[in-house]
Amino acid sequence: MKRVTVDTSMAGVAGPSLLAVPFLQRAGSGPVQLFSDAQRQLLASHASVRVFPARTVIYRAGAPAEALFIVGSGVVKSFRDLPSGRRRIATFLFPRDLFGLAEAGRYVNTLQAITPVRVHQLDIHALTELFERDAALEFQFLCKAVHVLREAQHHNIIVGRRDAGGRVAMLIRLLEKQSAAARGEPVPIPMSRSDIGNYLGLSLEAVVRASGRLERQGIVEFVDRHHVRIIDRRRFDALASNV
Amino acid sequence: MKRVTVDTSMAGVAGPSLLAVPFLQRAGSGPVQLFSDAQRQLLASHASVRVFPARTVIYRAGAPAEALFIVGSGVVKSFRDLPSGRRRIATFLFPRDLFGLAEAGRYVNTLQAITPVRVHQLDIHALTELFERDAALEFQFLCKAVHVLREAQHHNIIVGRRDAGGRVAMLIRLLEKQSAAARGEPVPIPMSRSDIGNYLGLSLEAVVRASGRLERQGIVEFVDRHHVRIIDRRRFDALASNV
DNA sequence: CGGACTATTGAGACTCCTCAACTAACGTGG
DNA sequence: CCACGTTAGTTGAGGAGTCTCAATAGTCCG
Repeated sequence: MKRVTVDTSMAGVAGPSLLAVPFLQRAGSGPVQLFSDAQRQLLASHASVRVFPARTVIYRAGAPAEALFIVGSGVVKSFRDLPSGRRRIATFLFPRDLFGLAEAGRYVNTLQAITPVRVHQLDIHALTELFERDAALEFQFLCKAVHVLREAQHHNIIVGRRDAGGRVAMLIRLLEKQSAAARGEPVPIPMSRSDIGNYLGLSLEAVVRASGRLERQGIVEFVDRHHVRIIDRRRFDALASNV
Repeated sequence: MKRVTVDTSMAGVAGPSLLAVPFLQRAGSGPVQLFSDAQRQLLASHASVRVFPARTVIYRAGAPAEALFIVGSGVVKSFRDLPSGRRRIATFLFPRDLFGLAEAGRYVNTLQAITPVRVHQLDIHALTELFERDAALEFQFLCKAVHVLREAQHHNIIVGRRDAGGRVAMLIRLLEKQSAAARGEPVPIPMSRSDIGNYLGLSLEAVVRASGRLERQGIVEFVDRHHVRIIDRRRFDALASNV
């Protein structure tokens, strides 16, 4: 049996699910489920579920934007290939993440499945019509867009670091949050070293060397290439926070 | 008389104004004014105009978020001070830009005026109430949020470059777009070298050296510290595009 | 005319990138 | 089931670029 991405609370839930930190709410600083059950059902009736094998390109940069997508399960990468031949991964998308926000009717980034993926596809015109009738639903998408913006700014800060080790640590921490793995359990790393490099603004080799350094220092342990365990939590946090 | 920021089409216009590339529209790829006259008037009746001298802190990171702001005139910087003592400027804000999008009821970045600034202040609760009644208005804010996200991703790409010269060129290009200066005219640089460094992920010295290099190569000419003229457009564009 | 801040220039250390060779893992087809 | 080819990952050596520290010049304000 192939890898199955952990899906904490979508099991049995009908319809798409969005995760974000709303900008109003004050209590509880963590991300929450944005949609009400009624909203999920409403969206579900306008959405189609699609499944992609690993490595499938879901859409390419520049293609006409006809749909928004919400990740149900699996991991997706969003990237652009630059004229220099370099590739910049803008973000990794996990369950309850949104992608497909376009500019002037065209997609900006190319989206590709890293693992087998299940997504909810929402027709963009149907959705905007829904917005006109349901301002509360629209507000959830606004919250999500703002949340995504925060993550992009955080990504900026990560890439701004000069030390490779710290950047790798920040990625591992990000993966840990997503995996919802218990402390001490290995954190899954779904993407390749090359993807990590393209996300962190490092060469593939720099990622490997920084990873090896973290391991030799006793901060983490790579169970295999796709699983890392955090050994020394204090030094790990110090490293990841020491921006 | 003090510097007066150029304000292309806000003169005589009542109410706040937002600029973005909507994600639906296909024709005309440039940014457009989002609000209708009616929407501007509606917002104006709920907004208060505030004026800040240069260097004023408009709000600090972590403060309770009570309002959204739209820049009327002047330039603002949005930044965070990191534990290491470094400062990362997330973005510069120009007329028709939006700021104050919070997370869990608190501002994320510190906002500070670079030049004298005039802003429209919108009470966050009043605005969300407006959204409930006016989905079209809310949609404009959604468009703007998505547009800001694109800019953050573009910023990511800039910072990801390895060569200082290219990064500086990209900043100058960004300033040129904002200034709406005629080709061949000097482009105003409202912020300090230090701000530029914090935005580009370079040390102050690296900014100076890269600038000097661009000048010695005959690509640009610094009229004074706050004005640069693009001499060799072709090489300039090649540099700025060669990500 | 000070005084404080901003900008510029120089020298050395450090880190990552590039190139290159090599090993490991994976998947396919015989 | 194994051999092979392809992709992903690892390690080493050398070079390019920025960072830091330090000292100096320039600019803006009161």
